[in-house]
Amino acid sequence: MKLSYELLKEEKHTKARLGQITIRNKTFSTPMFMPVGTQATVKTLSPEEVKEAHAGIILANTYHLWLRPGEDIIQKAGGLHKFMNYDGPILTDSGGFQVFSLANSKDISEEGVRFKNHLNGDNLFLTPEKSIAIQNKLDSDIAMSFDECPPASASYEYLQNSIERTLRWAKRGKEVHNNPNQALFGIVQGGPIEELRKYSAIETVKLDFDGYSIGGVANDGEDKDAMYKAIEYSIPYLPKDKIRYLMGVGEPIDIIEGVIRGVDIFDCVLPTRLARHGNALTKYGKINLKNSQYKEDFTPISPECDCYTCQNYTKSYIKHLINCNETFGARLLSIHNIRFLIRLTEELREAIQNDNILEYKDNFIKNYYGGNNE
RNA sequence: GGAGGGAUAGCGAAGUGGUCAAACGCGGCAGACUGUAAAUCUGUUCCUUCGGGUUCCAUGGUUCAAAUCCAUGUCCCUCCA
Repeated sequence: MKLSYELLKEEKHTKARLGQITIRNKTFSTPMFMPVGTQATVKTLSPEEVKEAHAGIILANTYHLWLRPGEDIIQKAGGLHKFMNYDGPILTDSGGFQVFSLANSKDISEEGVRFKNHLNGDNLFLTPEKSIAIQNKLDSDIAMSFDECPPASASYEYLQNSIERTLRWAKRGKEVHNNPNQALFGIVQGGPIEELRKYSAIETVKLDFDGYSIGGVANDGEDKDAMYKAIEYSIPYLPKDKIRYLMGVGEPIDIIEGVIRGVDIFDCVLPTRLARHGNALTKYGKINLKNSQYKEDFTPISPECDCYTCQNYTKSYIKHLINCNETFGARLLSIHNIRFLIRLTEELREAIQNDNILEYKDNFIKNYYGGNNE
């Protein structure tokens, strides 16, 4: 069995659920936050540090690895796990998001997407078949269908055509998928529109994937309410015995809201990017270590945090490293921020177990936003 | 002793009569970041009661107008003795 999802418990008052995923004999609990390692590395962390954060699974990117070093090299190395010396579960994104983020030079057709690569401007053509073939060679544990991720501002007509095409792409990808050890997920799109999300979910499920994700969320200034709605409109049509993955979401409050609506896993660049920019996530909100107030603060970021950073280093020291542009500062903050989000999912699991996730959320908001819910 | 060159905001450095409270870089102070073209990007950085006020080594002068021209002084640098 390449992947199984076991639903262990549903929270009494919400759609939140506790589960366990087994992929190639590795098991982890859900809800879970998945650190992003686009180029076969979670930026600044070693695989050991990723494991120490209790990450159940990480994400890597098909598009980036296709360009560099190329899927053939990774295949020769013995697959992505061996290549990067990480034996935990790895999910690869399909490159669909890059089609969106490289939007200024893209040309989307039925066949696929033509665009210029971001390294040297070469013309590239990515198709569902190509994306799946690359992922087959990378030998990640979970491959993602090649989808289009339309902007939040897309019109109804555009979204309608887009989800139809994404469905056809999903089908084409599934037909050529040929790595028996690798799971394949489908992606629900449809913007913030109920009937489109419903349609996309139902039709994607008909194709019978190993898991389902909700995409096209948290894009360019989309408000949180639209995002929560998109989740609510999609989830009811996804099977209970399959994993649900909300793509690209990682603000603490959004993870909580996602879990409450029935999401199992999340990925986001936020913890590592914030870290490189000097920010730390804490129970009492995000703090910017660059701020002068931390100059002589010889306490850890969070006394209650069990991460390596909080166990050994002070805000004053980390501020110094960030100010001097030392990579160790980015690394210490990345270790902390990733652990913070994974710890958040651990606490959510406990809250599901105790059937008090709504109280947990209220309490979290009170601490994180100082009593004002934004 | 002789001959040149230079002194501009926290620092470096443009500007050589008006459009200059003065480019740009660094440093400082803040902000943004959600399937990573992101160790990136944005704002701000003389004082202000936001009307304005006071600046470009100092003093005096020329001019309607001076960081910019002239005189003197102070300090710094280079070269020749």
